[in-house]
Amino acid sequence: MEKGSCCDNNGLKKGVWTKDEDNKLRAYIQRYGHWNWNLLPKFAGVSRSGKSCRLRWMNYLRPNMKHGNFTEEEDNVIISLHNKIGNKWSTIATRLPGRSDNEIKNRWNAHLKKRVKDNQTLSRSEHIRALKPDLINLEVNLVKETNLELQDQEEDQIIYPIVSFESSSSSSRSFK
DNA sequence: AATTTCCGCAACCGCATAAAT
DNA sequence: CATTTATGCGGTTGCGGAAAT
Repeated sequence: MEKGSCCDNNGLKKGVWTKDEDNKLRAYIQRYGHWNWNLLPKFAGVSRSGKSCRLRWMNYLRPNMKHGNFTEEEDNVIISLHNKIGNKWSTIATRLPGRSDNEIKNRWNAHLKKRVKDNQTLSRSEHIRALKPDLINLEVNLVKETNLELQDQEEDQIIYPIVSFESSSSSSRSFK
């Protein structure tokens, strides 16, 4: 049998999706759409729960999905938004075309959380100095935009995120 | 070269909310 | 309105490959 294959107590397959399952699911949804996730696997010829199918589609099979290789800009968007709204992964995902909430959550937990934590002793001005100049405008605009959309805050209450760059000098972060 | 530990990622689970009956 | 069923979300797990020992 294939590695990682396993069934739940209803005999439905669990674990990693095979190429064949992907093809069946993709082919079905591209032709008929997803009108009912519970019934869909039967019609698509996939022995999975509807929930599993939905997840697979949303995270991986949907058109135009990117995978891996987050750009500095994407990381900054995640950090900025997370700083502002917390673990609202699906909301954050709406700002990153081609990225699923799941992937963003993974990115945060595996990489960005630690990076931000390591820099939490930086003051706001130190944070601003730590930003690469060409990214400051992008960053500030994004944060302003987000603050406006989400809850109409006064500009001086905007919380600026803390972002580090591997290539930047450490001189600005040696004391607090 | 063999074994263990680490880590990224895909997928699962439980719960909350929405929609249907 | 109450109950059931479907969907969406976020926390968490565990597999498998990479790195370390």
